[in-house]
Amino acid sequence: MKKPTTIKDIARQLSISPSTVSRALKDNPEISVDTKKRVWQLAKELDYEPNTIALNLRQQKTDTIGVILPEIVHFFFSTVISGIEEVAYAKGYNVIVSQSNEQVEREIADVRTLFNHRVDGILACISKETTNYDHFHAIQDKGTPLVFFDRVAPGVDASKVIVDDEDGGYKATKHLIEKGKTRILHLAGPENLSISSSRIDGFVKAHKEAGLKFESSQIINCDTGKEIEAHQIVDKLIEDDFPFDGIFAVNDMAALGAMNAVKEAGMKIPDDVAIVGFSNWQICAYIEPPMTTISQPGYLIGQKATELLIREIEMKENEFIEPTSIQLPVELVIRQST
Amino acid sequence: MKKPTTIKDIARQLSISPSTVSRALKDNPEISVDTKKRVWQLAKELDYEPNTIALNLRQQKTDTIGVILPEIVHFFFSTVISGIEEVAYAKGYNVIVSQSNEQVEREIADVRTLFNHRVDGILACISKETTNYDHFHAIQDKGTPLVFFDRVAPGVDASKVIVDDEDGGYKATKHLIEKGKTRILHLAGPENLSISSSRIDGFVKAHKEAGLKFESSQIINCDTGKEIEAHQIVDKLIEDDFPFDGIFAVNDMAALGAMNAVKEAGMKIPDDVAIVGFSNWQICAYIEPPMTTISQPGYLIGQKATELLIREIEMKENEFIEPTSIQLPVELVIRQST
DNA sequence: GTGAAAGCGCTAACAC
DNA sequence: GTGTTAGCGCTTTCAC
Repeated sequence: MKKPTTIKDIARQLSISPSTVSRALKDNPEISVDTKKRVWQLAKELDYEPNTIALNLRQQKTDTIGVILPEIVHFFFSTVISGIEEVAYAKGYNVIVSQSNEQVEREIADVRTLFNHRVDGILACISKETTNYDHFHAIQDKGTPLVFFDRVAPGVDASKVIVDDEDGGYKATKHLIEKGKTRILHLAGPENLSISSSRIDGFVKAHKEAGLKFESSQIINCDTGKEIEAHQIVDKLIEDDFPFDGIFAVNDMAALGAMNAVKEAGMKIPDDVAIVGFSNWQICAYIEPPMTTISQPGYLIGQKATELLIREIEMKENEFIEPTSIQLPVELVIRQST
Repeated sequence: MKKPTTIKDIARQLSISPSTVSRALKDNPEISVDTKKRVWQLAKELDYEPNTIALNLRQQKTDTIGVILPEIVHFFFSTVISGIEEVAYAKGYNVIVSQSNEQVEREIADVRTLFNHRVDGILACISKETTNYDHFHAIQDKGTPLVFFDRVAPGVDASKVIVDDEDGGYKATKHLIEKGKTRILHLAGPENLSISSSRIDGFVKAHKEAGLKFESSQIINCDTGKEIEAHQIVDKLIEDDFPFDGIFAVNDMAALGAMNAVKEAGMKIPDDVAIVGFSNWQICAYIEPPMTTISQPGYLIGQKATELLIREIEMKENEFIEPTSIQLPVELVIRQST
């Protein structure tokens, strides 16, 4: 188990001082060309690589951005990560991603770990369990820039990048109404997330605008947003003869679960029941029938959020930037499920 | 922009030495209960958090594992990551994931960055472009433990965790033959990956065993393994009247592309053409028809690889462990596409 | 053009 | 039971 080469090693072998080596390695013009050459040569021979840890400690800067999100497996979040990485790398930052697995406990631990690693800033998308935001206030108090994306923490004074969830809910519902549907179900997301309530708001708005009445029982909580839960919910409704001819689900997996339940009950899609999802996962295009959904610009969300964060990280001491909110548009992607 | 509290700050305010504070914080029995209490109290007030960077430098250990893999978006890799994180966190390690995006350049840069951050060990799954393995030899030479998973670098003397790809190819092909198929195509993966050739080996073995002849033109390279490429390949074959009644694809997305091409040509699945994928992505169960595939234990791969790596990280100086290879079994998951 | 010294935050061997 | 000192690897004044 070899010890990695250090600047001292090079200095010793060349009988010069560590500071000279340090300067030579960064091509400092004050150092003689001859010395530089000798240093470079030996550095190469010994396969010297700078110790980032030491650098970080010295500079009080890690050039690293921490990301906290619910789950990597989701297509949407994977896309966001790619957007984050693109901008981060281009500006010389590394990215550390940690998943909360939708658990507050984990989220709190993650925030702490990232802070302890002294990341230069944090990008966060809260878990569905999160209702207390002290851990976010805490890192802000300690001076770590923070930007939320997609699911934001209400009451925390930070920049955010979100999509127009209300408009998404509105477009989805309006589309179903235009297709002649009059009893539309909404499989709603976790209650404490603002994205859930915004989507409900859109659902309501489209009904009002069309002068279409609906009962509160048409909005059903589908907490996990997973295929299986939606599947069971819709199974139960069908069994109970609860009438409906359209479904707008809070995400694509829930829509898929609903679709499977509907198919198994022998109903036709979209004639008997039309279905709209939310997110535009890869999978939507490939299922049968292909699913109409609301597409969210994940990559762009990641890019924008990272740009905001880096701006805050690199802002001068004492300078003050008012938190910015960016709201990105969503689009209705029409396929055969409607 | 506040400066985070340090041990020195606490020491100064309490008029004691930093070492006493350090000891008190870790509940060292030599420190008086009274001092400890005062330290804890003040630490809490000032919201002290240890500086991991300083610790890492001091201990020459980061308790961090670096992971390099082609792309996070893939369901299979997301699963592997979860397995890695589970074991890592349980043993007190953090995880840093970096994606090569299937580019060698990026992979080389990633290895370097991870080394510079002095991760305690690296878990790697090579990109499909990788044919030279110097960057892996390099970090091994510098004493960083390395374990490969899924796609391994031939000629690098490291532990590895792989699945029985040949058996997967064999089972998939045998299943198609048992279904009465006699002209089976294989959409093969990137040539330089051993997983590709092992799957081909299985394909060949099943044919030999069944006494079924095949032409080399039945094995077609599908380099990206993406839906679109497979789709186009199969479109072309159909257009050229190339005869086939079964397809075994190197992964599920390629199988899906093939499936779509077949469906669009008006052929029936599985009667006219039966299809088998590889990986058992989430999506397989939800497409129409649901797809038969080979399931790989992604979570387990992640766990095993991490266990091997941590064992190497924690091995005593001068102790020597012979690299271990673990091969995990795969399973045929039968659905309606065959 | 180069070196010496200090310090980033923390800990551990060695005092007493 | 607590303090002093040194050092992890690096950079950056300040000397000369």
